[in-house]
Amino acid sequence: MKKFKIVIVDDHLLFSNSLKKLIESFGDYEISNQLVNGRQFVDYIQSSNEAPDLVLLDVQMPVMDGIETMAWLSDNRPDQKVLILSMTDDETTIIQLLKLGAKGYILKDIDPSKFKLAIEKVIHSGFYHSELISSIMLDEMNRNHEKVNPLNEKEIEFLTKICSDKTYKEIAGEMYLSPKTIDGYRANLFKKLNVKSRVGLAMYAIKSGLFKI
Amino acid sequence: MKKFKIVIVDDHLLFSNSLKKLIESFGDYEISNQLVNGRQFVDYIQSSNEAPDLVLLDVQMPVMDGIETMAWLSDNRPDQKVLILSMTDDETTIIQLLKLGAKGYILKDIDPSKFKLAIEKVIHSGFYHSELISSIMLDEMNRNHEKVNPLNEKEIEFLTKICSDKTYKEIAGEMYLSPKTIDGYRANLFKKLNVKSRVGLAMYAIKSGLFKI
DNA sequence: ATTTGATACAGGAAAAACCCCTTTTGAGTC
DNA sequence: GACTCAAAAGGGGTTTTTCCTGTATCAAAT
Repeated sequence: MKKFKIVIVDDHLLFSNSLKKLIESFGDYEISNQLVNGRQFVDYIQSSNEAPDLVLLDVQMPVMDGIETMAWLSDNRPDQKVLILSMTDDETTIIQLLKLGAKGYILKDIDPSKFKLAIEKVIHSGFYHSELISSIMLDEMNRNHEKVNPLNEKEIEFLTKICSDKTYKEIAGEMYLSPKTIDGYRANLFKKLNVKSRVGLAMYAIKSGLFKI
Repeated sequence: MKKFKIVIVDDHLLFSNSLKKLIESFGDYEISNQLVNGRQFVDYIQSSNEAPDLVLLDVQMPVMDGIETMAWLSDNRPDQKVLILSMTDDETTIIQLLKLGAKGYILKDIDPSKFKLAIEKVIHSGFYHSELISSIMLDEMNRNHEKVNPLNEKEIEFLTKICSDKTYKEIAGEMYLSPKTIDGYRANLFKKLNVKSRVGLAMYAIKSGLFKI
């Protein structure tokens, strides 16, 4: 029987290569390629004439992260099956990725047997919903009416600059905007992300992978 | 030939189990145990009558992190060979771990062949110094005379509380200290860690694993 | 017995962050 | 052209953070 083809996208080569061994030990799968960021992955997908049966995608990557990559896939290969591999259980991130069409989301502290199950489910049933995901999706449904919080370009740029010793005035300078505008972004983000201080923003930026430590 | 015994301490089971496969594929090694935090590891070492040839130790762990674990080893099993597996290249952390007797420090984005080399070097030569480590150690030597920055108990407790929306006054309340004392800790840490704002402290707390996201 | 050093704490002030409320601008709609 | 809506910017005020300098205490070193 032909083996299912899996592609791994993760910047930690040690993890990526180790994971390859683990997956190969399951028997039914082969790793057709390993990429260290979204950019490389996109290049690979575009130059390849055969779509992988499954993509294992890391969220935190220095160059083109999981969310950007997922956004590209959603535009260009909407049917590609993707299982997200992440280290954070940040709700906003999870919801964002699921909305972009990810078929499953698992944390790296999952045990191998569950991981195997997740792979099987995504390839054969089209999705894998752990208890974590299910409960988050439920929450999301329940507060469906409260408008959600899509961050815009400027807010995202602002967030990438928040994890530093820079003052808001300095950030305003870098973005060629008035300090008052930045103050507006700040206030908006406080509401959207439900935090009360700049440190809260910084935590979000890290959790969401917007800022790479 | 008898295989070398390796123990993996890492809270990410998926990584830990994958790594096991990778290491086993090298041929000369066997994974004698896998633990998900320092506490478990200490229990294991104490109950075991045979020391492993090598411990692969993660830095960021929720319960008893790499630094605490290394400190325990330094007191109780000073000759145990340990190779640190980390995701951060924070200098202070690296220096701290090396001073506690770690025989090597590698980042998780290392490629497998280098990883294999690192294992071999630590087991057979007693240490592995990548270019990264070497340069950091050199830096450390060069500014040898500037007194280093051992953080004390209170400062560490303070740092664990910094990654929040709390004000300093609130933190002072939690620690039963005057806000002015907290202000003193802050000023000291600014100097020791070479940052200029509370966000800088938060970044350090995360990078060093003091605060788990 | 004095010095030294670390720790807790204070006064006071400037800068930055936080908050609320209003105005301007610009792009798209009717 | 008038209308709407969101982004950009400003006025002005409170709180928090940051910074500098200085004092009281206690224990260890000389």
